[in-house]
Amino acid sequence: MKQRLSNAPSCECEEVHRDLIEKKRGEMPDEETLYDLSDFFKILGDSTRVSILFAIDGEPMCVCDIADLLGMTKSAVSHQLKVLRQSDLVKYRKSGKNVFYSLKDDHVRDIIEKALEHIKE
Amino acid sequence: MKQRLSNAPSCECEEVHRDLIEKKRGEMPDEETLYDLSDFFKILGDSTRVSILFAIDGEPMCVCDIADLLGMTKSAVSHQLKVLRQSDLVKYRKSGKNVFYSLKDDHVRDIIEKALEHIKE
DNA sequence: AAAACAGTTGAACAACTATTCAACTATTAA
DNA sequence: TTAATAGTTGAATAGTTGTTCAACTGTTTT
Repeated sequence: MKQRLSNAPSCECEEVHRDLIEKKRGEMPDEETLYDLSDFFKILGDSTRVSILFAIDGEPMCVCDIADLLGMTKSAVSHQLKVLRQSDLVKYRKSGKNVFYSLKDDHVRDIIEKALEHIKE
Repeated sequence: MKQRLSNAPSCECEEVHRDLIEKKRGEMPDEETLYDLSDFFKILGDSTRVSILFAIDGEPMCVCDIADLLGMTKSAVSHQLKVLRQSDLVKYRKSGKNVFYSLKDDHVRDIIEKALEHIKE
């Protein structure tokens, strides 16, 4: 776990712009929001997970097919699906021996779309 | 570096839904786009970097003040600013001994805003 | 010129994480 | 009930990454 701000080392600067810093401090989101936000982006910061999200967009897919599509083992895919489940980005439906995964909502799709626009300059 | 899909191990499944997989394969973004996308999210997937982006939003800030605001050393902040510079998310202006950083454009702000909405359910 | 300060940088270290492997559960087919 | 298949899981490992530390550059002040 990363060190929280509370017991972090302090800046060794001599002359800081006190007024600006205090103004900015008032405008910053609270610490927990910052961690939630970066944790959310951390989930999307892995090509396997992003690929899985694209794969299950539209029509749901079972683990086996996702693994085949991405050229990975079921185990590796299942581990990442667990991460996506825990962060509430996907839902699943069991059907016999298969488990079909799909996107939980459109929110994530929107964010990925916006990011796609961004990286295409 | 993460293993690319090309020489990745294949799924050990027996019965896969060939038609669905091929349809999905046609709809997937190309491999490079997937890596660019996850690399972009990786940048935002760190609370220090997200905090810096919030800090320099609106009015630019110098490294010293950012460090003081976040309770970190100048070195740690500078290292992360380098990452943000390299991924083209921030710009800077030198003024005497100080270097003032600011957001490069509004695109990133939009994405962060959308993500904020998402995590607040 | 020398001292002081803001900022940068490379190396090292510690913490984290994605994949592999093997073992496991659960469902279906024989 | 036995064999086969889909999926999950924990431990181990290899690769990645954020912070620290020390040394450095460049600018300003004395």
